Amino acid sequence: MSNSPLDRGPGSSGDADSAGDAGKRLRPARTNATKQKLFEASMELIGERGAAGVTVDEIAAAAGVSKGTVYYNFGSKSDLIAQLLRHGVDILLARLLSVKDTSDDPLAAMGEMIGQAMDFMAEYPSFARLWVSENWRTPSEWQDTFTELRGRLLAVIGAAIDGVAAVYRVDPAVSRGSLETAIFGACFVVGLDRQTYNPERTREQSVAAIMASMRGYVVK
Amino acid sequence: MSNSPLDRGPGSSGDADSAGDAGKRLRPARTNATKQKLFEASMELIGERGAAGVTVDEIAAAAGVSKGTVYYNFGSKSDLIAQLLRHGVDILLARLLSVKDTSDDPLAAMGEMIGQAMDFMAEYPSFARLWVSENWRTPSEWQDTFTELRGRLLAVIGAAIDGVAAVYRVDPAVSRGSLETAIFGACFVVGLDRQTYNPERTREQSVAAIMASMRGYVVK
DNA sequence: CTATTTGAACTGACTGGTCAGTTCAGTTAG
DNA sequence: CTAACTGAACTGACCAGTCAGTTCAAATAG
Repeated sequence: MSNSPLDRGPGSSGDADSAGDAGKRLRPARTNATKQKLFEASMELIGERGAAGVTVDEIAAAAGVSKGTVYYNFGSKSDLIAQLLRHGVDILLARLLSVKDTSDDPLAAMGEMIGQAMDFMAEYPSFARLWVSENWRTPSEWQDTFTELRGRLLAVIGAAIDGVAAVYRVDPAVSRGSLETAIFGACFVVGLDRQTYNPERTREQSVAAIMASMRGYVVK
Repeated sequence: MSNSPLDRGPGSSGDADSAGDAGKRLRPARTNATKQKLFEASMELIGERGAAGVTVDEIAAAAGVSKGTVYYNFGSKSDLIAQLLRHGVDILLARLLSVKDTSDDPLAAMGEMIGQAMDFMAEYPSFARLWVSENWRTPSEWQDTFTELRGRLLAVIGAAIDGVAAVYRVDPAVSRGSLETAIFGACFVVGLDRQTYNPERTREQSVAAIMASMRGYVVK
């Protein structure tokens, strides 16, 4: 395997965290390639067979590294999965936020956000599967992680709903929290269903179906 | 596959409930009790920790029977789970169908169906967790089972949507299939979220949030 | 410029343990 | 009598985590 030490400027791509060591400025950190490969491999395998159904050996083999490397980069299988969840949510959040301020009609902005979510589900279906598989387990090893990440995602959706509510008259019988959840959940499920059972369904059809909630929320 | 000399236990598929079954020539009462206990125990455990995370020994212990009994009643762990899925869907379907013909306003009927779904999720949250955990895995041991059961459920929802579309003017840009999926998914996710993260949310709030899709589907 | 050192990254055999599924002689209850 | 169930032993596979050893580019010394 060729580990080219200079294949990128260190930490320029902006997706991974800055690895947090404050003091040492020499010693180039060429770590990310391996972690990235492990993220991709585990995302795929865990999405297919579930967190408990995949072995660390398989993940290592799929990433083209040895088992020890997994434990060198992550403290445990559980740790790997927790970081995987954060990694995926960071990507999704970045996409949702890229929309947030580009539009003046809040309903259109909402539609674009849902479209971004559909794209994300199509691109990372394994992440979506991992999420729905583990999100509601109690007690779960990743309960705190989920609570935090879920909160971050719902906050973004909630802000978009608030944007709509600020401009349009909305149905007071529908609580914002429940609507957030319904839209959030519908994004995952519609995205996954499209990938698993209805590949012929278009992005626009899916967005339109989820947006029906918003149009029903707005009092015409 | 089935090499167990005893695997012809009591009925291996049509086990939904004792009612309406005419021709059981053997003891029906005792049989169902054990299977029922095994269903309940596995539902609980598998909902908490996932199908792969639960051992047959645990299921047997939780049901208060021996491991051999599990293999006497079901040929395998996989078989147990397949029957568990059918069992749960039968219950949910029965509830949805109990609504279907009792109302004359199709929108109200839809709301009642969603309410029934909420009740089901509250009563069998572990089933809901099992469903969302395994439904979108590919390839999966229960892929065929899921495809069939999903079809049965979506047909009922689809019929309710058709009922609405027959009376109200509806948005032609929203495909029935996608809307079915969105509502179906929202039911699971809103129900699970209510149980896991927002126990204070009322049934009515949840129904209203999901029903927003239908009100948005209808052209006013 | 060359030689040596350092240590982060990585390796893979090994350990101690778990689990699904099998088997079967014996027990209970309809 | 017989179907349903028990309980314990057994097998063969599988697996998370460990650790002593290897590699090699960068740092440092000569």
